[in-house]
Amino acid sequence: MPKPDKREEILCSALHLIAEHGFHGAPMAMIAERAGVGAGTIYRYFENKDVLINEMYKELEKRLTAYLLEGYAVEQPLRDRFLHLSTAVLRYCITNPIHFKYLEQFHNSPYGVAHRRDKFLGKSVQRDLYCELFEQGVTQGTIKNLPMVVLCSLAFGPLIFIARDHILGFVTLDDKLINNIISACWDSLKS
Amino acid sequence: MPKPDKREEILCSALHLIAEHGFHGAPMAMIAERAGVGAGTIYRYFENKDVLINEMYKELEKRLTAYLLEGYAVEQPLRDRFLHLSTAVLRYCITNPIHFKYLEQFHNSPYGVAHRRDKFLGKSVQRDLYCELFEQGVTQGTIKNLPMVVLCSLAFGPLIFIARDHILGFVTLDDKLINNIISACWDSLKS
DNA sequence: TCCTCCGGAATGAACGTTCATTCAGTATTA
DNA sequence: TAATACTGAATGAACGTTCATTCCGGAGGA
Repeated sequence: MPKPDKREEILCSALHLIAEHGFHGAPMAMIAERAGVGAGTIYRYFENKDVLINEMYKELEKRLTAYLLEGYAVEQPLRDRFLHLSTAVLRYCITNPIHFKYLEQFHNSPYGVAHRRDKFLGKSVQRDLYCELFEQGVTQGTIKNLPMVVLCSLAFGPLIFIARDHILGFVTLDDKLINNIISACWDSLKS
Repeated sequence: MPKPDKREEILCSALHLIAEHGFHGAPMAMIAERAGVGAGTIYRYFENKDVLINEMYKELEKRLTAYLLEGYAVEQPLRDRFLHLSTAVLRYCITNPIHFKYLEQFHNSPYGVAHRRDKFLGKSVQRDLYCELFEQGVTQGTIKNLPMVVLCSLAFGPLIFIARDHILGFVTLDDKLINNIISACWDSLKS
Protein backbone atom coordinates (compact mmCIF):
# COMPACT_ATOMS: atom_id res chain seq x y z
CA MET A 1 0.00 0.00 0.00
CA PRO A 2 1.71 3.21 -1.14
CA LYS A 3 1.90 5.85 1.54
CA PRO A 4 0.72 8.94 -0.25
CA ASP A 5 2.96 11.20 1.80
CA LYS A 6 6.01 9.49 0.35
CA ARG A 7 5.19 11.23 -2.89
CA GLU A 8 5.13 14.50 -0.99
CA GLU A 9 8.48 13.77 0.60
CA ILE A 10 10.02 13.14 -2.81
CA LEU A 11 8.56 16.32 -4.29
CA CYS A 12 9.68 18.38 -1.32
CA SER A 13 13.18 16.95 -1.48
CA ALA A 14 13.39 17.60 -5.22
CA LEU A 15 12.11 21.15 -4.75
CA HIS A 16 14.81 22.05 -2.27
CA LEU A 17 17.70 20.35 -4.01
CA ILE A 18 16.82 21.65 -7.46
CA ALA A 19 16.13 25.18 -6.23
CA GLU A 20 19.49 25.23 -4.51
CA HIS A 21 21.71 23.32 -6.92
CA GLY A 22 19.89 23.29 -10.24
CA PHE A 23 18.53 20.34 -12.20
CA HIS A 24 21.97 18.93 -12.86
CA GLY A 25 23.14 19.38 -9.30
CA ALA A 26 20.31 17.29 -7.94
CA PRO A 27 20.83 13.63 -8.88
CA MET A 28 18.02 11.19 -8.30
CA ALA A 29 20.11 9.40 -5.68
CA MET A 30 20.43 12.60 -3.69
CA ILE A 31 16.73 13.39 -4.01
CA ALA A 32 15.97 9.89 -2.75
CA GLU A 33 18.31 10.20 0.20
CA ARG A 34 16.95 13.57 1.34
CA ALA A 35 13.43 12.17 1.02
CA GLY A 36 14.41 9.15 3.09
CA VAL A 37 13.48 6.62 0.43
CA GLY A 38 15.34 4.22 -1.81
CA ALA A 39 16.41 5.41 -5.24
CA GLY A 40 14.05 3.00 -6.92
CA THR A 41 11.03 4.18 -4.94
CA ILE A 42 10.93 7.48 -6.82
CA TYR A 43 10.08 5.50 -9.95
CA ARG A 44 7.00 4.08 -8.32
CA TYR A 45 5.60 7.62 -8.14
CA PHE A 46 7.16 9.31 -11.18
CA GLU A 47 7.89 7.70 -14.53
CA ASN A 48 11.23 9.49 -14.80
CA LYS A 49 13.06 12.64 -13.76
CA ASP A 50 11.42 14.81 -16.40
CA VAL A 51 7.98 13.86 -15.17
CA LEU A 52 9.00 14.59 -11.59
CA ILE A 53 10.28 18.02 -12.59
CA ASN A 54 7.12 18.87 -14.49
CA GLU A 55 4.83 17.63 -11.73
CA MET A 56 6.70 19.79 -9.25
CA TYR A 57 6.21 22.76 -11.51
CA LYS A 58 2.47 22.17 -11.83
CA GLU A 59 2.23 21.98 -8.06
CA LEU A 60 3.95 25.33 -7.60
CA GLU A 61 1.88 27.00 -10.29
CA LYS A 62 -1.26 25.82 -8.54
CA ARG A 63 -0.13 27.27 -5.23
CA LEU A 64 0.88 30.59 -6.71
CA THR A 65 -2.45 30.93 -8.49
CA ALA A 66 -4.33 30.16 -5.30
CA TYR A 67 -2.31 32.82 -3.50
CA LEU A 68 -3.01 35.42 -6.20
CA LEU A 69 -6.74 34.77 -6.11
CA GLU A 70 -6.94 35.22 -2.33
CA GLY A 71 -9.04 38.33 -1.84
CA TYR A 72 -9.05 39.16 -5.55
CA ALA A 73 -12.30 40.81 -6.59
CA VAL A 74 -13.09 41.36 -10.28
CA GLU A 75 -15.42 44.21 -9.41
CA GLN A 76 -12.67 46.35 -7.89
CA PRO A 77 -11.23 49.27 -9.88
CA LEU A 78 -8.56 48.39 -12.40
CA ARG A 79 -5.68 49.96 -10.52
CA ASP A 80 -6.61 48.27 -7.26
CA ARG A 81 -6.73 44.91 -8.93
CA PHE A 82 -3.34 45.54 -10.49
CA LEU A 83 -1.90 46.51 -7.14
CA HIS A 84 -3.42 43.43 -5.53
CA LEU A 85 -2.00 41.03 -8.11
CA SER A 86 1.45 42.58 -8.26
CA THR A 87 1.81 42.82 -4.51
CA ALA A 88 0.72 39.21 -4.23
CA VAL A 89 3.26 38.08 -6.85
CA LEU A 90 6.09 39.90 -5.14
CA ARG A 91 5.09 38.80 -1.66
CA TYR A 92 4.76 35.19 -2.74
CA CYS A 93 8.19 35.22 -4.32
CA ILE A 94 10.02 36.70 -1.40
CA THR A 95 8.25 34.69 1.27
CA ASN A 96 8.80 31.48 -0.69
CA PRO A 97 12.31 31.95 -2.04
CA ILE A 98 12.68 28.22 -2.62
CA HIS A 99 9.59 28.18 -4.81
CA PHE A 100 10.81 31.26 -6.63
CA LYS A 101 14.20 29.74 -7.33
CA TYR A 102 12.63 26.55 -8.62
CA LEU A 103 10.29 28.46 -10.91
CA GLU A 104 13.21 30.50 -12.26
CA GLN A 105 15.25 27.38 -12.93
CA PHE A 106 12.28 25.89 -14.70
CA HIS A 107 11.52 28.90 -16.88
CA ASN A 108 15.16 29.32 -17.87
CA SER A 109 15.56 25.80 -19.16
CA PRO A 110 14.35 23.70 -22.05
CA TYR A 111 11.47 22.61 -19.80
CA GLY A 112 10.25 26.18 -19.51
CA VAL A 113 10.49 26.94 -23.22
CA ALA A 114 8.65 23.74 -24.09
CA HIS A 115 6.04 24.64 -21.50
CA ARG A 116 5.55 28.15 -22.90
CA ARG A 117 5.24 26.85 -26.44
CA ASP A 118 2.68 24.27 -25.39
CA LYS A 119 0.56 26.89 -23.71
CA PHE A 120 0.70 29.16 -26.78
CA LEU A 121 2.42 32.37 -25.89
CA GLY A 122 3.00 31.27 -22.33
CA LYS A 123 -0.53 31.80 -21.18
CA SER A 124 -0.76 30.59 -17.62
CA VAL A 125 -3.58 31.29 -15.21
CA GLN A 126 -1.49 34.07 -13.67
CA ARG A 127 -0.85 35.70 -16.97
CA ASP A 128 -4.50 35.30 -17.92
CA LEU A 129 -5.51 37.32 -14.88
CA TYR A 130 -3.21 40.10 -16.00
CA CYS A 131 -4.29 39.89 -19.61
CA GLU A 132 -7.93 40.30 -18.68
CA LEU A 133 -6.98 43.33 -16.64
CA PHE A 134 -4.90 44.87 -19.40
CA GLU A 135 -7.53 44.31 -22.07
CA GLN A 136 -10.08 46.19 -20.00
CA GLY A 137 -7.56 48.94 -19.29
CA VAL A 138 -6.68 49.37 -22.94
CA THR A 139 -10.35 49.46 -23.96
CA GLN A 140 -11.27 52.11 -21.42
CA GLY A 141 -8.12 54.11 -22.19
CA THR A 142 -6.58 53.80 -18.72
CA ILE A 143 -3.65 51.72 -19.95
CA LYS A 144 -1.27 52.36 -22.85
CA ASN A 145 -2.34 50.78 -26.11
CA LEU A 146 0.54 48.32 -26.50
CA PRO A 147 0.63 44.62 -27.37
CA MET A 148 -0.30 42.31 -24.51
CA VAL A 149 3.18 40.77 -24.28
CA VAL A 150 4.69 44.23 -23.91
CA LEU A 151 2.33 45.13 -21.10
CA CYS A 152 3.15 41.84 -19.40
CA SER A 153 6.86 42.54 -19.70
CA LEU A 154 6.44 45.99 -18.19
CA ALA A 155 4.49 44.49 -15.28
CA PHE A 156 6.41 41.27 -14.64
CA GLY A 157 9.95 42.21 -15.61
CA PRO A 158 10.72 44.52 -12.70
CA LEU A 159 8.94 42.26 -10.22
CA ILE A 160 10.97 39.20 -11.10
CA PHE A 161 14.24 41.13 -11.22
CA ILE A 162 13.73 42.77 -7.87
CA ALA A 163 12.54 39.54 -6.26
CA ARG A 164 15.77 37.90 -7.38
CA ASP A 165 17.84 40.73 -5.95
CA HIS A 166 15.97 40.53 -2.66
CA ILE A 167 16.54 36.80 -2.39
CA LEU A 168 20.22 37.15 -3.25
CA GLY A 169 20.46 39.74 -0.49
CA PHE A 170 21.26 42.71 -2.74
CA VAL A 171 18.31 44.66 -1.37
CA THR A 172 15.77 44.26 1.43
CA LEU A 173 12.18 44.82 0.44
CA ASP A 174 9.74 46.14 3.05
CA ASP A 175 6.09 47.09 2.64
CA LYS A 176 6.85 50.68 1.79
CA LEU A 177 9.41 49.79 -0.87
CA ILE A 178 7.11 47.18 -2.37
CA ASN A 179 4.37 49.78 -2.71
CA ASN A 180 6.76 52.21 -4.35
CA ILE A 181 7.95 49.61 -6.83
CA ILE A 182 4.48 48.53 -7.85
CA SER A 183 3.35 52.09 -8.10
CA ALA A 184 6.31 52.72 -10.43
CA CYS A 185 5.26 49.75 -12.56
CA TRP A 186 1.80 51.20 -12.81
CA ASP A 187 3.32 54.47 -14.02
CA SER A 188 4.84 52.61 -16.92
CA LEU A 189 1.49 51.07 -17.85
CA LYS A 190 -1.00 53.92 -17.45
CA SER A 191 -1.66 56.21 -20.39
CA MET B 1 52.79 27.85 -34.56
CA PRO B 2 49.21 27.98 -33.19
CA LYS B 3 46.66 29.39 -35.56
CA PRO B 4 44.95 31.99 -33.45
CA ASP B 5 41.67 31.59 -35.31
CA LYS B 6 41.31 28.06 -33.94
CA ARG B 7 40.56 29.62 -30.60
CA GLU B 8 37.93 31.73 -32.33
CA GLU B 9 36.42 28.67 -33.97
CA ILE B 10 36.10 26.94 -30.63
CA LEU B 11 34.51 29.98 -28.97
CA CYS B 12 32.10 30.45 -31.84
CA SER B 13 31.10 26.81 -31.79
CA ALA B 14 30.58 26.88 -28.03
CA LEU B 15 28.54 30.07 -28.29
CA HIS B 16 26.09 28.59 -30.76
CA LEU B 17 25.73 25.19 -29.14
CA ILE B 18 25.37 26.53 -25.61
CA ALA B 19 22.96 29.29 -26.65
CA GLU B 20 20.80 26.72 -28.41
CA HIS B 21 21.04 23.70 -26.10
CA GLY B 22 22.30 24.98 -22.76
CA PHE B 23 25.54 24.19 -20.95
CA HIS B 24 24.60 20.58 -20.40
CA GLY B 25 23.34 20.07 -23.93
CA ALA B 26 26.70 21.08 -25.37
CA PRO B 27 29.30 18.40 -24.61
CA MET B 28 32.92 19.18 -25.30
CA ALA B 29 32.96 16.52 -28.01
CA MET B 30 30.16 18.32 -29.84
CA ILE B 31 31.81 21.71 -29.46
CA ALA B 32 35.00 20.23 -30.89
CA GLU B 33 33.21 18.67 -33.85
CA ARG B 34 31.36 21.86 -34.80
CA ALA B 35 34.62 23.79 -34.53
CA GLY B 36 36.34 21.25 -36.78
CA VAL B 37 39.02 20.35 -34.24
CA GLY B 38 39.87 17.33 -32.15
CA ALA B 39 38.40 17.02 -28.68
CA GLY B 40 41.79 17.39 -27.08
CA THR B 41 42.59 20.56 -28.98
CA ILE B 42 40.13 22.59 -26.94
CA TYR B 43 42.31 21.95 -23.90
CA ARG B 44 45.28 23.58 -25.59
CA TYR B 45 43.34 26.85 -25.56
CA PHE B 46 41.17 26.52 -22.44
CA GLU B 47 42.10 24.84 -19.20
CA ASN B 48 38.65 23.26 -18.87
CA LYS B 49 35.00 23.75 -19.75
CA ASP B 50 34.39 26.27 -16.97
CA VAL B 51 37.19 28.48 -18.23
CA LEU B 52 35.86 28.25 -21.77
CA ILE B 53 32.40 29.28 -20.60
CA ASN B 54 33.72 32.24 -18.62
CA GLU B 55 36.01 33.42 -21.42
CA MET B 56 33.07 33.36 -23.81
CA TYR B 57 31.08 35.45 -21.37
CA LYS B 58 33.83 38.05 -21.02
CA GLU B 59 34.00 38.31 -24.79
CA LEU B 60 30.28 38.99 -25.10
CA GLU B 61 30.29 41.51 -22.27
CA LYS B 62 33.06 43.39 -24.01
CA ARG B 63 31.14 43.53 -27.27
CA LEU B 64 27.93 44.66 -25.61
CA THR B 65 29.73 47.42 -23.74
CA ALA B 66 31.37 48.64 -26.93
CA TYR B 67 27.99 48.73 -28.61
CA LEU B 68 26.42 50.71 -25.74
CA LEU B 69 29.19 53.28 -25.77
CA GLU B 70 28.85 53.93 -29.51
CA GLY B 71 27.63 57.50 -29.76
CA TYR B 72 27.07 57.80 -26.02
CA ALA B 73 27.76 61.33 -24.79
CA VAL B 74 27.90 62.09 -21.07
CA GLU B 75 27.04 65.72 -21.70
CA GLN B 76 23.62 64.91 -23.17
CA PRO B 77 20.49 65.40 -21.05
CA LEU B 78 19.64 62.59 -18.67
CA ARG B 79 16.59 61.37 -20.53
CA ASP B 80 18.41 61.27 -23.86
CA ARG B 81 21.20 59.23 -22.37
CA PHE B 82 18.69 56.83 -20.88
CA LEU B 83 16.95 56.46 -24.22
CA HIS B 84 20.28 55.90 -25.96
CA LEU B 85 21.40 53.17 -23.57
CA SER B 86 18.09 51.36 -23.42
CA THR B 87 17.57 51.43 -27.15
CA ALA B 88 21.08 50.11 -27.61
CA VAL B 89 20.53 47.27 -25.12
CA LEU B 90 17.31 46.22 -26.79
CA ARG B 91 18.71 46.53 -30.30
CA TYR B 92 21.81 44.55 -29.42
CA CYS B 93 19.74 41.76 -27.90
CA ILE B 94 17.37 41.34 -30.79
CA THR B 95 19.97 41.67 -33.53
CA ASN B 96 22.24 39.19 -31.75
CA PRO B 97 19.78 36.61 -30.46
CA ILE B 98 22.53 34.04 -30.07
CA HIS B 99 24.50 36.36 -27.82
CA PHE B 100 21.37 37.18 -25.87
CA LYS B 101 20.54 33.53 -25.31
CA TYR B 102 24.07 32.79 -24.16
CA LEU B 103 24.04 35.71 -21.74
CA GLU B 104 20.70 34.56 -20.34
CA GLN B 105 21.97 31.02 -19.85
CA PHE B 106 25.01 32.40 -18.11
CA HIS B 107 23.15 34.72 -15.78
CA ASN B 108 20.65 32.03 -14.80
CA SER B 109 23.25 29.54 -13.71
CA PRO B 110 25.76 29.10 -10.92
CA TYR B 111 28.29 30.85 -13.19
CA GLY B 112 26.16 33.96 -13.27
CA VAL B 113 25.52 34.05 -9.54
CA ALA B 114 29.20 33.57 -8.81
CA HIS B 115 29.99 36.31 -11.28
CA ARG B 116 27.51 38.72 -9.70
CA ARG B 117 28.84 38.01 -6.22
CA ASP B 118 32.41 38.57 -7.36
CA LYS B 119 31.53 41.91 -8.86
CA PHE B 120 29.68 42.96 -5.68
CA LEU B 121 26.04 43.51 -6.50
CA GLY B 122 26.53 42.59 -10.11
CA LYS B 123 28.23 45.79 -11.11
CA SER B 124 29.26 45.42 -14.71
CA VAL B 125 30.30 48.22 -17.01
CA GLN B 126 26.79 48.29 -18.43
CA ARG B 127 25.21 48.57 -15.03
CA ASP B 128 27.74 51.19 -14.03
CA LEU B 129 26.65 53.38 -16.90
CA TYR B 130 23.07 53.15 -15.69
CA CYS B 131 24.02 53.68 -12.05
CA GLU B 132 25.86 56.88 -12.86
CA LEU B 133 22.81 58.06 -14.77
CA PHE B 134 20.41 57.18 -11.98
CA GLU B 135 22.51 58.79 -9.28
CA GLN B 136 22.51 62.06 -11.15
CA GLY B 137 18.80 61.77 -11.78
CA VAL B 138 18.00 61.12 -8.14
CA THR B 139 20.19 64.03 -7.02
CA GLN B 140 18.57 66.50 -9.37
CA GLY B 141 15.10 65.16 -8.57
CA THR B 142 14.32 63.91 -12.09
CA ILE B 143 14.23 60.28 -11.07
CA LYS B 144 12.35 58.61 -8.21
CA ASN B 145 14.35 58.34 -5.01
CA LEU B 146 14.57 54.53 -4.84
CA PRO B 147 17.50 52.18 -4.18
CA MET B 148 19.80 51.69 -7.13
CA VAL B 149 18.92 48.00 -7.56
CA VAL B 150 15.25 48.90 -7.77
CA LEU B 151 15.88 51.48 -10.47
CA CYS B 152 17.96 48.93 -12.37
CA SER B 153 15.16 46.38 -12.13
CA LEU B 154 12.65 48.90 -13.44
CA ALA B 155 14.92 49.71 -16.35
CA PHE B 156 16.30 46.26 -17.23
CA GLY B 157 13.44 43.96 -16.31
CA PRO B 158 11.06 44.92 -19.10
CA LEU B 159 13.87 45.10 -21.66
CA ILE B 160 15.08 41.58 -21.01
CA PHE B 161 11.57 40.15 -20.87
CA ILE B 162 10.49 41.72 -24.11
CA ALA B 163 13.73 40.82 -25.86
CA ARG B 164 13.12 37.20 -24.90
CA ASP B 165 9.57 37.33 -26.24
CA HIS B 166 10.77 38.87 -29.47
CA ILE B 167 13.39 36.17 -29.96
CA LEU B 168 10.90 33.41 -29.18
CA GLY B 169 8.63 34.93 -31.80
CA PHE B 170 5.84 35.97 -29.44
CA VAL B 171 6.04 39.59 -30.60
CA THR B 172 7.82 41.51 -33.36
CA LEU B 173 9.57 44.65 -32.26
CA ASP B 174 9.91 47.53 -34.70
CA ASP B 175 11.39 50.99 -34.16
CA LYS B 176 8.08 52.51 -33.12
CA LEU B 177 7.32 49.79 -30.59
CA ILE B 178 10.83 49.97 -29.17
CA ASN B 179 10.43 53.69 -28.62
CA ASN B 180 7.10 53.15 -26.91
CA ILE B 181 8.52 50.50 -24.61
CA ILE B 182 11.51 52.55 -23.56
CA SER B 183 9.36 55.60 -23.07
CA ALA B 184 7.14 53.49 -20.80
CA CYS B 185 10.19 52.42 -18.81
CA TRP B 186 11.13 56.04 -18.40
CA ASP B 187 7.65 56.73 -17.04
CA SER B 188 8.29 54.22 -14.29
CA LEU B 189 11.57 55.93 -13.36
CA LYS B 190 10.80 59.65 -13.54
CA SER B 191 9.48 61.39 -10.45
C1' DT C 1 67.90 21.81 -54.31
C1' DC C 2 66.92 17.87 -51.75
C1' DC C 3 66.79 15.24 -47.65
C1' DT C 4 66.64 14.57 -42.63
C1' DC C 5 65.58 15.94 -38.27
C1' DC C 6 62.99 18.06 -34.62
C1' DG C 7 59.67 20.77 -31.66
C1' DG C 8 55.30 21.38 -30.59
C1' DA C 9 50.40 21.63 -32.33
C1' DA C 10 46.75 18.56 -33.08
C1' DT C 11 44.43 14.33 -32.55
C1' DG C 12 40.91 10.99 -30.83
C1' DA C 13 40.70 6.53 -28.42
C1' DA C 14 40.63 5.46 -23.78
C1' DC C 15 39.82 6.43 -18.84
C1' DG C 16 37.46 7.33 -14.69
C1' DT C 17 33.48 9.34 -13.00
C1' DT C 18 28.70 10.47 -12.61
C1' DC C 19 24.11 9.76 -13.35
C1' DA C 20 19.27 8.00 -14.46
C1' DT C 21 17.21 3.90 -14.48
C1' DT C 22 16.40 -1.14 -13.57
C1' DC C 23 15.51 -5.32 -11.10
C1' DA C 24 16.25 -9.16 -8.02
C1' DG C 25 15.51 -9.60 -3.54
C1' DT C 26 13.41 -8.06 1.11
C1' DA C 27 9.97 -6.04 4.09
C1' DT C 28 5.30 -4.92 5.01
C1' DT C 29 0.59 -5.27 4.94
C1' DA C 30 -4.03 -7.53 4.47
C1' DT D 1 0.29 -16.77 2.57
C1' DA D 2 -0.26 -13.77 -1.24
C1' DA D 3 0.29 -9.43 -2.91
C1' DT D 4 2.31 -5.28 -3.05
C1' DA D 5 5.64 -1.63 -1.57
C1' DC D 6 10.24 -0.76 -1.03
C1' DT D 7 15.23 -1.09 -1.39
C1' DG D 8 19.92 -0.15 -3.09
C1' DA D 9 23.48 -2.59 -5.68
C1' DA D 10 24.05 -3.23 -10.47
C1' DT D 11 23.89 -1.43 -15.21
C1' DG D 12 25.13 1.01 -19.11
C1' DA D 13 25.16 5.41 -21.37
C1' DA D 14 27.22 9.92 -21.46
C1' DC D 15 30.39 13.09 -20.08
C1' DG D 16 34.89 15.87 -19.17
C1' DT D 17 39.46 15.18 -19.41
C1' DT D 18 44.01 12.91 -20.49
C1' DC D 19 47.90 11.32 -23.08
C1' DA D 20 50.43 8.35 -26.36
C1' DT D 21 50.70 9.09 -30.92
C1' DT D 22 50.54 11.48 -35.46
C1' DC D 23 51.24 15.35 -38.25
C1' DC D 24 53.33 19.52 -40.04
C1' DG D 25 56.55 22.92 -41.35
C1' DG D 26 60.89 25.09 -40.76
C1' DA D 27 66.06 24.54 -39.80
C1' DG D 28 70.26 22.82 -41.21
C1' DG D 29 73.51 19.88 -43.58
C1' DA D 30 75.18 18.18 -48.03
